Amino acid sequence: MHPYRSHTCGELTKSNVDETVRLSGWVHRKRDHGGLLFIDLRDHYGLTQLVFDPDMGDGFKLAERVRAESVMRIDGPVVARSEDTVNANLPTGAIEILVKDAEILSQAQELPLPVFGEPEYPEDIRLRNRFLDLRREGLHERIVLRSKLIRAMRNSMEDQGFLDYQTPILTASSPEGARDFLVPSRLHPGKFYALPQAPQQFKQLTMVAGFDRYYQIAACFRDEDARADRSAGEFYQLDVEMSFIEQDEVFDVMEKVAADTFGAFAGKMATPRLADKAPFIRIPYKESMLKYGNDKPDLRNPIEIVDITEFFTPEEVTFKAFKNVIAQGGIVRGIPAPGAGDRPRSFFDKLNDWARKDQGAAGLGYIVFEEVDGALAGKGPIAKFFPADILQGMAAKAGIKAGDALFFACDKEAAATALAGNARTRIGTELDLIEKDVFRFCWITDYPIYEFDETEGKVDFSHNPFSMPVGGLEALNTQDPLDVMGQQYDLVCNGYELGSGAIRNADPECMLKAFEIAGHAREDTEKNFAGMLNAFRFGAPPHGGIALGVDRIVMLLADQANIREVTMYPMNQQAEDLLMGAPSEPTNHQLRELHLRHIPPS
RNA sequence: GGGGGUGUAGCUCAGCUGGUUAGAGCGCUGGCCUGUCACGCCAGAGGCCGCGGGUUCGAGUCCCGUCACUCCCGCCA
Repeated sequence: MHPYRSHTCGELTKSNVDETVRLSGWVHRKRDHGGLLFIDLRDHYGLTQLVFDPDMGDGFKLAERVRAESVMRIDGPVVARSEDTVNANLPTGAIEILVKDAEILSQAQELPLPVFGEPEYPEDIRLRNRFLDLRREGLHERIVLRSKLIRAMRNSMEDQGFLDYQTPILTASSPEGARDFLVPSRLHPGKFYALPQAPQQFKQLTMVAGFDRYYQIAACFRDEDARADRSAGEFYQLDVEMSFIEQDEVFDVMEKVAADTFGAFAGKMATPRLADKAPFIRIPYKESMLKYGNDKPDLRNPIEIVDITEFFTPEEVTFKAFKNVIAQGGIVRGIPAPGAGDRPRSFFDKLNDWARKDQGAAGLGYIVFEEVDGALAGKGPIAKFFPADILQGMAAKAGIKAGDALFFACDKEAAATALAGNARTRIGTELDLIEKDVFRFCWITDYPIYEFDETEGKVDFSHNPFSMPVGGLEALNTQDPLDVMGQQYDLVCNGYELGSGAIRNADPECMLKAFEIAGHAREDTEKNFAGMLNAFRFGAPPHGGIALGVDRIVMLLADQANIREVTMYPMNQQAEDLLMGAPSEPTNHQLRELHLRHIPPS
């Protein structure tokens, strides 16, 4: 017989009754009745109930003193449970093992983190004891889900004719974008490699090299601060690039991937959900910023923001507070709150407090609309500043009816847009308007290639510096940079950006010009992107692609709000690995070899 | 770098407007228990109330500072 097991803990059923089996696993739970003792033995595959009888002798004593999470091996016959002791909640619940021989393979000490029942535990303890945390059912299942999802992504890509090509981890620092992780070179004193923020240049070079349809589950490294939906330090992308294509073909490929992942998995989860089917709706960036207040709209929320600046400017409107802001270039965005008319005053006050304290806004004004003598009328602290016909015009534009409220975000365009977007989410949530158990997808398209950076006082790339401007070099030469669109797009689901891509700028002249407009001298661009620019001078196919955040997709499907809940060995928010103790101080020997000296912060 | 929240037993949390000996559940230890599967019953151990300072006759409770964790802003092409 095999030294450890003849079966796993998840497979024995009535058909195995009378077989003598050998199982190994962890002591999940012990129920000691004095004269009779039950142990649920657990492995990756499931649970099996063991029965220990005092008649068996030493094995019983061993079971009495064995601690939870110890590893043991047992032998014994499979016996059918009597009618009244069958456990219908367990796949193996029709049988149990009458233990004849038992051996402790590894004794567990008192646990810093209980596995059974998985009670809530502080995250630092969970991370420090991740090997125990990963034994818990919820996290264990999510990691298995992650594996299956990655397999589904790979299958989807391979089915569509893509091949997996690996790209370097040790590479050159990229001058654009996030902070790099640097790796000192021993052979070249004073020089550093960088970990890739994404295989962006490599995948484009792969297209120039004639490979066509590329994909990779690529590790990406960025030395930026973490968020609940953004891992510290490193994350994975489904990285995709293809040649001789236009935007629609990228969309087709990725909509198939979404169908093979969300479409295939969402209905089978603990809480079954529906996923939008292709084709996903497309929303131009400008429209998204107006209607949803950001470029990653949660379309489960039915609220649509409208611009209502025009109703605040007429002379007969006497609301000075907003008029002053508008006079200085501000705007007013209206956020409809359907059915909020019957909410108590505190509902409106709380939102106003939130806007001031959390959002740093001047406030969130509102008017409640009601029917008076058959006509729509406004009520609330600022309604009195408006003539009836203007209020009615405002309500018509915002799609407001009696019983609804309309909130106002008034500020400079960027601030008003952001406040309105956050208010839309908050109001939708408070009024319980968000659709449940659905994945709503959309493409955000037609991004401007540049934006004006207020703090730097200059034009900068707004989204993706490698994207092809609509109209190419000629557009860059003749149009106001802020009017030039880029052939770039984001895939968005339920308010999360799942991925971002572009048709690439593969024309060296056009690329140099694009960077020049963003304030990068031609010779700097030549130097910083020497490899790629050179490649474009020796026959580059038109190409484009996208990258999807793998972790975020798993997070959404697993219905988790935190990316660490779908990552086996995550770092904490401060980018520390509490399990392995990283980052750590190097030895002097290591530093000497690398020709480095540490200067502590003063 | 900045803002919010949290910090009381190993864990989850209660502890009123400041008041005398800081509680519960889970876990842990010991005992009892032959059909449990969140087993049950009895007993016990376990607290610098995050840390430092202040106000007060008196601080878990109020104030200031600080640290830790977390969420957010900045940042993330």
